Amino acid sequence: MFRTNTCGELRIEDKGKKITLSGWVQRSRKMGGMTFIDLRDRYGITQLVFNQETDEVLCEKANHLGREYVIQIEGIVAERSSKNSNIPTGDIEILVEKLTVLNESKTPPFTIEDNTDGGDDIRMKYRYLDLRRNNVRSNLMLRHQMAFETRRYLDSMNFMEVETPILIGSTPEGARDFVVPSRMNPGQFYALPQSPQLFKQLLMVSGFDRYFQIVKCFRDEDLRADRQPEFTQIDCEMSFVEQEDVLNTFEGLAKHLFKTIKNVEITEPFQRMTYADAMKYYGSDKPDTRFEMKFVELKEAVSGKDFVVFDSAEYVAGICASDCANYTRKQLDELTDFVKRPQIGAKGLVYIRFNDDGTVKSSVDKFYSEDELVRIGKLFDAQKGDLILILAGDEEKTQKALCELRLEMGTRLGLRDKNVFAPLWVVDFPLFEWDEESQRFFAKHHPFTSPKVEDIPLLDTNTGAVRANAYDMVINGVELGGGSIRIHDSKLQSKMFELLGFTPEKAEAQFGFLMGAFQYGAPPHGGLAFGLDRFVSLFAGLDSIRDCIAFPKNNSGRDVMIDAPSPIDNAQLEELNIKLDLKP
RNA sequence: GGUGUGGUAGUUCAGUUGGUUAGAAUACCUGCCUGUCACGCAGGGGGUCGCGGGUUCGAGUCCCGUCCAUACCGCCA
Repeated sequence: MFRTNTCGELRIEDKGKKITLSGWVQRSRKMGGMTFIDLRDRYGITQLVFNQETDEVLCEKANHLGREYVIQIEGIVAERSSKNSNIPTGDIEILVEKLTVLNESKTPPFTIEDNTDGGDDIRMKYRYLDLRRNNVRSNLMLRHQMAFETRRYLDSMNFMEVETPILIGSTPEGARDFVVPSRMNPGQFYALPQSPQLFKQLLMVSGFDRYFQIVKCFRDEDLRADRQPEFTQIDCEMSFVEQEDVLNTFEGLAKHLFKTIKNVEITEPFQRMTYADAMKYYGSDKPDTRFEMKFVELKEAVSGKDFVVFDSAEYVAGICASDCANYTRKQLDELTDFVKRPQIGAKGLVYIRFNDDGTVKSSVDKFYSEDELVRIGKLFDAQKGDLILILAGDEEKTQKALCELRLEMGTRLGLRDKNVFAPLWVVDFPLFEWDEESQRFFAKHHPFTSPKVEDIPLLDTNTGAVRANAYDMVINGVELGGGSIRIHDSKLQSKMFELLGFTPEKAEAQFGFLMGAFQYGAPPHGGLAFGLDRFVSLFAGLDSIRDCIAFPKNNSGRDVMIDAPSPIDNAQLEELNIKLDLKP
């Protein structure tokens, strides 16, 4: 028997017991006549003691154990003379009687500790060692618990998990597909699913009624801290539901996870916000609502004073940062540089200070009298001590820039506490998005999203204004998931394809099976998908989803541990009927 | 595809105006140490300064190119 107990479970009550433990050598402390070794496994750390007076040979053997050696020991649980209150097993130690080295270890390239000395690069290359560290392992444990509680909740709500294929066909809409060559069908390719969208809708046609799947999805697009080429969705679909039913069901799931995982009881319904309001007040379709600092549009209020920047701008808006009137020149310059960075792209930043002594000072005093500035301040309900920051320019860009500035100010003011959760439904997304480059409409969500019934008359007359039965769940500015009520009428679906520029033939070729299925009694249905990786990293307070994925890809989509992707040999290529013609 | 930041010891980093033998911490090795738990003390080994080219009497430092990493923009229905 390798062990009678784990390294995390022995307590003072076990005093006197003869036990066997197996684990890794975390660290050894040689005191001369005696040696302490911290033995580690997944469950914790237990201190081993070797005493020269008791057994000189054994103590000498212990002195030669290196970090990360795998050992097995037999010994007696004893009370410590000096206890360590920092660890659960800190009241006891093991008086070792027998030591077996199960496996030696090379010195690891970085320390296996909570605050490791290793950088991201080296940790990813030796991910199997990185996963030995507490914080990485606890992220994966959290992930397991969230997936488990998700299954428990959805099962209790009569959802059933159905697996859908990974090798499917490519579709041109949406993200770039990963493709897989078919050996048996020369010149043809499978695609990996960006989501099981079509299959889950077909399952509704099949009468499964409530489906879910915790499933890998694939998108061949550039990576970010919150984007991996393969990621996991909690994918769900329901029949005979309206938008309200879907929102309630999955608000319930979110609340269940908050309660069981974070021990946070949310009794209030989640806030609802239309897409239009989200853009107007926060400049984003995923606003961080942990703090207010809403946009105030100023175009009318500031026009006609010969300030050409504002007069010529399509859009002028600002935010009010409480108690920031004392910002120094340097701090304001920092903010100006922040908004002028190419990624943000604002031309400049206008400020108005409402000083504690009642005076008002701005960077545009030349154009606006104190009275006028006070009037602008009233629009923000600005108080003494507040600082108003204003951006102007093209509407879309400026909203985005002001959104970034708002988040930056929120961060500076400590308003984005990771232990505070502000859940929100963003609803009434537009159905279409105009693409300048190709001069056509694209589906904002996907082509199976239903328009709001009252907006159907607008489909032909004012296509861009049609709102969809589509919704996103947003928490703390993170888009955790989204979905829609689907079209279940094949005529309306044909209409959608037409508006999206599909010829009937092309629509038939791409989605004929779905259109066909819809002619055999498709129930009204809708659903939603959560990003599990983002959900876990939100709960864990992580900055990157990589930290809650066991084996993530790096920024270039590489797995640096197994060194993938990699070339394949000619025999493989030949079998696949593929000739490479790489561009230089 | 683009912008920014970074690449120096196993690891994390410092390295001034271009100037002697490139440093620190930690890890590793050796010795001492009987209550440590980030043990302590003493000593030691360890470097293609990412790579290539250029400027210069002289380059870790300046210039050009390139590769890698990373954050973001584009992209991600």
